[in-house]
Amino acid sequence: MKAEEISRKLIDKKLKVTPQRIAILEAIINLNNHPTAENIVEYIRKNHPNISVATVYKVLDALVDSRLIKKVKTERDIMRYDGVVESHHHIYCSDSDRIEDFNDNELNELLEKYFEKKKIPDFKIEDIKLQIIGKYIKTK
Amino acid sequence: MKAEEISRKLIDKKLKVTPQRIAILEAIINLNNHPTAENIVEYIRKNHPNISVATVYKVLDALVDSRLIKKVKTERDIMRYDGVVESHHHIYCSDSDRIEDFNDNELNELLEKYFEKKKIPDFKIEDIKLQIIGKYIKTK
DNA sequence: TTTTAAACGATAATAATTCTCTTATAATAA
DNA sequence: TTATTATAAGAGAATTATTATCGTTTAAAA
Repeated sequence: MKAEEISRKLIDKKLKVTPQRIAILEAIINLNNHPTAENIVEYIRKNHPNISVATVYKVLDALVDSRLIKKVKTERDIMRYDGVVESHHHIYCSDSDRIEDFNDNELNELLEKYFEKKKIPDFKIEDIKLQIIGKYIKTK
Repeated sequence: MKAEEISRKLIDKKLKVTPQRIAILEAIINLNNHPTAENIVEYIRKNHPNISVATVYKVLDALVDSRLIKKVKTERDIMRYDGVVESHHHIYCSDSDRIEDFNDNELNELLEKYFEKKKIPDFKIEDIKLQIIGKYIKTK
C-alpha cells in the first residue's frame, strides 16, 4: 500500500499525519500476519532506525481507537494487531503462534440468519467472530 | 462442587492433591465468570489467607496443562480462566469485561455440518468457538 | 512564516507473570 | 504408622510487556 493511501486513512480519521504513523500502519498491513508491537518495531527499524517503542505503542492505541486496526484476542500475554478491520474470522494453529484470516460470506450469512431466528435475550449482537482452532497438515 | 469431587479430578490427571489446588480449582468453578488470577487469589484468601500469588499462577498453569481448566482469549493483557472445558462459546460485552458462556447444540451441529461440507485446505479443525460481541440491553 | 497543539523519543514506572530457592508436605514404601 | 522422597508451596526478586512522564520536535492551521 502506498504512503499516500495510508495518509488518506489517517486524514479521514482526523489523525495528524506523521512519518511514524505511516510507517506503523504500513507495517501492520504489510506484515499481514497479526504482528506484535515488537514485530512492528523490528520491521520499521529497517527504514526508520530511531523510532521509539513508546511511540509504537502510542500510535497503536490511537489506531485502535480510530478503528484503523484491531486488537486480536489470544491466550498469550502479548498483544497482536490486525490491519483488516472488516469483520472476519481467525484460524488459530494449535501448535504455533500462527493466526490466519478466514473469510467466508456464505458462513456469515448462515450465522446472521441463525441469530436472527434465535435471539440472545437482552443482548444486541454487534459482531460474531469464529476462532477456528486446529492444525495445518503436511500434504504429501 | 464438593472438595472430594475436585480431588477426584486432580487424581484422574495424576496431579498431587493439595489444599491449594483444591481451593484454586474450586474458586474457578464457583467464580464461574472467567476470573483473573487476582480474582482467584482474592476469593481464596477468605478461607486460605496465606496462599501465595506464585502458587496460584503455578497451579493455574498445571491445571491448564492437564486440561482441567482453559485460558480465555481476550484483547486485554490480563489472563482469564475458564472452568468449563467442554467446547462452548463466549459472549463478550463490548462495554465491560463481562464474558458469559453460550451453549447451543443446534448451532454446533450447524457449524459441524457446514465445515464437513466446506473443508479448509490442509487444515484439521479441532475446535470452533464463537466470540459473540455486543451489548446487554436494559429491558423496561 | 509563525504559532501551537499534538506527537515523538528516551527513560522511568507499573503491573502481570515467571523465576529462584528454601521449606513444607503429599504420596509411596517399609 | 513412620520414614523417605519427589514434588509443591511460599516469599520475594526478576522479567517482560505496556504505560506514563516530560522535555523536545514537528505537522498543520493561521
